[in-house]
Amino acid sequence: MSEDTPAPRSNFITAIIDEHLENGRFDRVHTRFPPEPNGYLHIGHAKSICLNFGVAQDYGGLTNLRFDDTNPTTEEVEYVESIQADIRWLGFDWEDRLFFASDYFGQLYEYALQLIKLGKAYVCDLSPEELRQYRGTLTEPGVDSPYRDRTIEENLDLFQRMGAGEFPDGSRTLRAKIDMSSPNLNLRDPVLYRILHAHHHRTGDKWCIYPMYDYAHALSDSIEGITHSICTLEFEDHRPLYDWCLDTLGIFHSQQIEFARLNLTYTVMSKRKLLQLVRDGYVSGWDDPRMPTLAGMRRRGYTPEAIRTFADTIGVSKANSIVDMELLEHVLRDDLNNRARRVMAVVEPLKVVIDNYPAGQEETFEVPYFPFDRENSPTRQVPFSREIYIERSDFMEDPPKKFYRLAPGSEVRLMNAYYITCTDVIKDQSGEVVELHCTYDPESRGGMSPDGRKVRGTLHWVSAQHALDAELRLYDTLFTKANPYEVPEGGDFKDNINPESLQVVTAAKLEPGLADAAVGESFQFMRQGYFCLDAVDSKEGALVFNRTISLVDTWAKMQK
RNA sequence: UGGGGCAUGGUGCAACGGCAGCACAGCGGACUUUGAAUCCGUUGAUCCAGGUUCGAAUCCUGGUGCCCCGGCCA
Repeated sequence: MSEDTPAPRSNFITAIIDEHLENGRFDRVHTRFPPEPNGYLHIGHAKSICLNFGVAQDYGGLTNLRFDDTNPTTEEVEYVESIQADIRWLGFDWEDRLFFASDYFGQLYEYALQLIKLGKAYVCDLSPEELRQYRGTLTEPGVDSPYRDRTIEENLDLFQRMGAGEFPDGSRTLRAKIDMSSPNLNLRDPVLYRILHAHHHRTGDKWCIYPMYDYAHALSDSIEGITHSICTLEFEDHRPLYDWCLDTLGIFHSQQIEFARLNLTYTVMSKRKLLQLVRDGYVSGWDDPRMPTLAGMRRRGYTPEAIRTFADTIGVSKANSIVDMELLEHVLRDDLNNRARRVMAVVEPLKVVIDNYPAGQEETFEVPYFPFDRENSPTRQVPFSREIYIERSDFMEDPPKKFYRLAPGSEVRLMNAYYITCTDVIKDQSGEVVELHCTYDPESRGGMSPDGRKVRGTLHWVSAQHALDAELRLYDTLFTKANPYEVPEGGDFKDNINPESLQVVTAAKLEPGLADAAVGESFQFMRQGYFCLDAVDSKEGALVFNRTISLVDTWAKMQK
């Protein structure tokens, strides 16, 4: 249980902010989270969201949500909606500051005109292939475009006609006039605008030229008065271009700061790869509970608190790293341990008949939902009868030492009920155990005997006649390798997909109260793990529960 | 010498010239009506080589290793 107040965020970014505040570069903190609506948000985005919103909060500043929707060919409204839902679910609020880069298309166009008038941008007629050739290589400088020295008037005319739709896709671009021999490829007269006769999810068919990321992003930050524009490491090389745009135009200058994106073991964290898994049917959708997407994690039973704690715990730096999945699982368990009601459910049922319990008799036990706080815990009534189910793995006919569950002749406690002793084992023709016979000690009602004798094993159980049937979905990691990209020559990350990442149990038995479970509630199925109702497939009378995560299992570890 | 960036226990992050610390994982024990949780204890690190300094993870020099960059993607 972690009641400790989280330490104030302190990292290399807050150090930079502190410096800016001290030297007067800025007198406030205003960040933004800039998703492109071309996929669902994942846990890596959560790191960025927590960073951007968290840092602003710490400094009494603001955070904008801005969709970076400058490429209509890959973007969809489905994504702009899911992204907003996911951020809200995570617990962050952009208030009235929802923006779209496309809101600025008009302004961006005006700025482009200004760049042309400044002699800092020109219309280039090179084809994409020619452009690539003229750009040079990593070690050789590029070559000036033959169109580089067009007059301002000609550029103005051509750019306006580009915007008016006079030219086909790919025939012309607007380029910044910087330096074709720069060792930084991003500065070799980068493309600012391209022609794209595509329908935009917000601006419709109004535009057929769309600004490129570097240009649009820098100007959008400036327009919104963003002080600290936090992005990932791969944009470090782009910062000189970011700065060039703002300096050349002489407008408000945000500071771009780069940090290392999140990597997690046993999963992939790229929208392109995740899209592939969805499209190719390796998972049921973006919200498949095995996906590292926020939608998937929510459906799986992750809480926003756990994810936020995780983001705080991993910290922020510029070093590429891979966080161990076990850390995520730890904060999840810690959070769930504090909030989940304890109930009983049998995953793999084995019938037990209590021979000396009167046939036809039943009784109910009042059982606390939070047994570690029996005094204050709310309770529910749990029925008990002569025939019950226990976990198949809780019985062994020929147990190893240290096995203190049920075995022939051994006595265990049925949680909150009675002590029972196994007297007989029934098997089918193939030798499989199909039923157990036991006797119970009526004196041990409630789970304690007056003589105070020690019973080491405590089992969960469900009354057979009262049990609810349910489907359980048990998840394992989506990939079998900590690093899914580790494949033999010519292989693909999909080769490492875990064929056993989903195990469906169709005949689980639940205590009857679970009929009232609601979506979004977490339960601990005692001695098994944390589960929640599946928001998509569960129906009344056909319950489906997802295992969010298993409990730590020291016994299983000992068996290895 | 194309350019940019990063190196601290197994993993992630601190230490900002002054005793290398935290979390996870591991290991050992206590407790237990969850083999959970909790509690107690414990193993384990500054990429390498020089230099500056009373003192270096931190500053300087030189290496080494890893990541990113040749979309009209973001």
